[in-house]
Amino acid sequence: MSRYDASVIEQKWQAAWNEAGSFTATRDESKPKYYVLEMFPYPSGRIHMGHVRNYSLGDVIARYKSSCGFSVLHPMGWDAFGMPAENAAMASNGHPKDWTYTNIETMKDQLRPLGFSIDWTREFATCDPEYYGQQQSMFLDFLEKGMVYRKAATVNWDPVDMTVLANEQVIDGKGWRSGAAVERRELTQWFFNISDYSEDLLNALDGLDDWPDKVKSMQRNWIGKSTGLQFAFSLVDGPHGHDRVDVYTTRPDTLMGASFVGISPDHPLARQLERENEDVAAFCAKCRQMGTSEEELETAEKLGFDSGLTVLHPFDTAWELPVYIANFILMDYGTGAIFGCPAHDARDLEFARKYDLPVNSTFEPVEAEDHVAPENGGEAYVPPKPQPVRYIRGFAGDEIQTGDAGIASAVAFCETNGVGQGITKYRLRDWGLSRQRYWGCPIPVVHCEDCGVVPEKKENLPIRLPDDVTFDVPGNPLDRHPSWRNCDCPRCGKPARRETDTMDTFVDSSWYFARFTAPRADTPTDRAEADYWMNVDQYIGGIEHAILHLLYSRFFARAMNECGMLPDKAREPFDALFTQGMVTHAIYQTTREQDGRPVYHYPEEVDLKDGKAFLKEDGREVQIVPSAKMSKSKNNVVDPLAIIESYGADTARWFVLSDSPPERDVEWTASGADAAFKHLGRVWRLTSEIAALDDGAGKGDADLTRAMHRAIHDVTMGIESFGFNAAIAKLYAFTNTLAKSDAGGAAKRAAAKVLAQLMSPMTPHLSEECWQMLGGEGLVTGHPWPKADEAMLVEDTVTLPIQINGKRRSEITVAKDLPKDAVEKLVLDDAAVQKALDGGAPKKLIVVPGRIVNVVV
RNA sequence: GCCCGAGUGGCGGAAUGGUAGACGCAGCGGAUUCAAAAUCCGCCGGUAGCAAUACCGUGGGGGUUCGAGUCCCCCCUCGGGCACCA
Repeated sequence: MSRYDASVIEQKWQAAWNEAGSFTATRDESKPKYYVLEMFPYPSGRIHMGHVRNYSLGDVIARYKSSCGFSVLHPMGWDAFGMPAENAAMASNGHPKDWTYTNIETMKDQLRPLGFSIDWTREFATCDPEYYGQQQSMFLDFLEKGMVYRKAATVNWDPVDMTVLANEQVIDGKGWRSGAAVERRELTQWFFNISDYSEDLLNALDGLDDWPDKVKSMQRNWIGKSTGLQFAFSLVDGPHGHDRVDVYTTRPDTLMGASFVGISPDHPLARQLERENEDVAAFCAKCRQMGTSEEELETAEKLGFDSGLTVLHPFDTAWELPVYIANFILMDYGTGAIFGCPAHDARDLEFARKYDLPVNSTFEPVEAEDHVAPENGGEAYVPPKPQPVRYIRGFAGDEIQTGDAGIASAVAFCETNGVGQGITKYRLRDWGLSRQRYWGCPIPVVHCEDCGVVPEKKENLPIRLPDDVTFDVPGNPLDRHPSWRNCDCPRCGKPARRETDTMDTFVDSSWYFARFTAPRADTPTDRAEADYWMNVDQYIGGIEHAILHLLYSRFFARAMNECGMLPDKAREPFDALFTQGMVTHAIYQTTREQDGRPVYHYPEEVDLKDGKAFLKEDGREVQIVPSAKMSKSKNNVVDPLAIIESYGADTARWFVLSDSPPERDVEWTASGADAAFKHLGRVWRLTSEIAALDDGAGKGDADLTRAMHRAIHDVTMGIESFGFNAAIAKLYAFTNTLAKSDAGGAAKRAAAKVLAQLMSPMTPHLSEECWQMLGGEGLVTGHPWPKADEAMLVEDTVTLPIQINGKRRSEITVAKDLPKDAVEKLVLDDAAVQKALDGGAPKKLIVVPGRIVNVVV
């Protein structure tokens, strides 16, 4: 072999690793363990560059930690339940199971050539009955502990297809297939009691030192702890059984500015009025013609309906406020009712102006000169709570105080006057896990006419999904299956019916990390294995999972701990979290003549020239749309397999790790991949040249050795801090130094061996090959990581830039430990400084030792 | 609408509050070659200048500081999430 041939090298070393069992994780109590996990993929059918990046990042860590002497667990599995499989089945008359397992095989075949250090013996898919059976067993434990319960909840209902829709299946308020206006409908559903853990989930965030602040911040806001006042307005002449409206507010200090009360269309009072009044019924029906997502609710036009009822203000019984039914108030939040204070809430102000309701400020800015009060046409005045304001209609307390103090005064005043009480609330709602779909984990309960809801017996698990189902009509195939739902009541033995709801796929992904510690155990976990391998030392995945998946997993870890399946330390299952950016690519777009709709072209259909793009087919110019997430619908996907075939896995890995910092989005460019390949070829050539050198000393030995230790230090720091792009920049620099060095063969060989080691987490195949050429012992995989000699890192002189008034004007080179006053003297003698001073004395002279000097004149 | 990020040369990006543009790509010039590919060497933010050098420059506008890409305030644009996409 006379040139770098990735296909030969990569197959050779993958076979060697397999034979050596290099990546099989073994519980070895004598060694420290390291569990590195990337978020497992959904088996969509093809791996994409995002996967390559995600697993390359994890593989660097796994291989590095292995070289550092850890017993490493680096598993892989499949998040295999979910809607796309059912959609595919509908589209192609196939079966979700076949589609899913075929995809898994395809994707595994695509992943394997990348040479990741994955322990494939632990692989599983969440749709394996062995996995979901353990999940059912866990569900029964949770049920027994009172952590799962049933209640009514709203879903998106497609009235034409007679089926429940996911939020993404609701497009502009219409069902994606039928096009019918979607309605909100209530169903009885299963819920996990995650909200009981609100305080714990919130407080424990403070201990997650190695999580990104942005993720913790998003979770804090999601949990949404608030303190406020809960109280009741008494209803004037309410319908039978309704004499009050309970309200929760975080701004009780604005109570004297209340101008209306709003209730949800699903509020019991609204429901009552709906029965009595056709107009109310029509309005409520209209409100329900909308999806359930918060985004849709918040962006929809705010509509209200005057119920005709009034309530009394708690502090002035002569003051009556109208009660509106409003489409933006959700029954699931708080009490399903609010009071509106238009002066201090933008949404309430919009509402008040629309329905001509009064606006009364309760406070104004301390400096009020330029302030246009909302009652005079200004904007709603909503200062942050810690900011002092001047109260006009406040409660006991100073006229000028902060919002926080005003709120505290209001709560105290209300409590002493018997109007409500201060309470703490959380925005976090319980987790609804019921799905009216086939391709998910069946909920293992039985409905019996006599016994009600009865848990299935554990010895009957797993409750398997039936295979003989079709998707030719909409709706849940489990519901219409001729026999599947028929069973005997586990309690009384009489004929009963199975639950046909399946579990949210977030349940599957909320404990897979624990299952990887003992994937074949006949209980959900094996405590000895879980105690050894947990926690996940480094978890890596997309920022899009910052809230739901991670919060649900944190909840599950707590629940599993309380059921004895995980140790206490695993209540927070992920010690460190890293969120990587997406892989993006430019979109090549032309416009179809007939109707002006865009046509998207694959990158391989396009030639690039001078920053412009032309169709290979007919030379037409193509519009280049700035990068977007690689997506099938935009055709801007690059197939990793094609890259591997033309350049090799190491090139693909090197490229996705270089250039962009891992937390940021990375743009895939053909030229970048080309450059990565060239560089690897250069390393291969350089190594083969060095391998042929005779031993012996050379002039540059000392310099090269220094550079080698510097490289060890810098690259190690780069890997430790997830600065892989920076580590790679250092590797480029070290390669250049090595190529230009006039050191002798012995020093060069030592340096080249270190280069192979330092590159091995990123380009493991090439590194093995280089290691072998240089006569390295055994495999470089798992070979002890090189250590930098601290003494070799110290420089004895340092170049100090000299700034004059903050602008760099000159520099001096001095001994590293030269005293400050000696530096000052040298600086004042500097020609540029002399010129700037023009005979005078500096106003100020700042010397930052080892860094910089600034002369202020 | 609400929450969380990001924005630096032609491009990807580097920079504990301390020399803005490391490293790479593209481009330009040169070596090698019959020629090309490959490889190697050099230049490479903008404006002015033969040059030394000067001024401008990190999305926009203010501020703090001896010194701001970095910290604070306001704004713009793009991206992620919003509880049934995964």
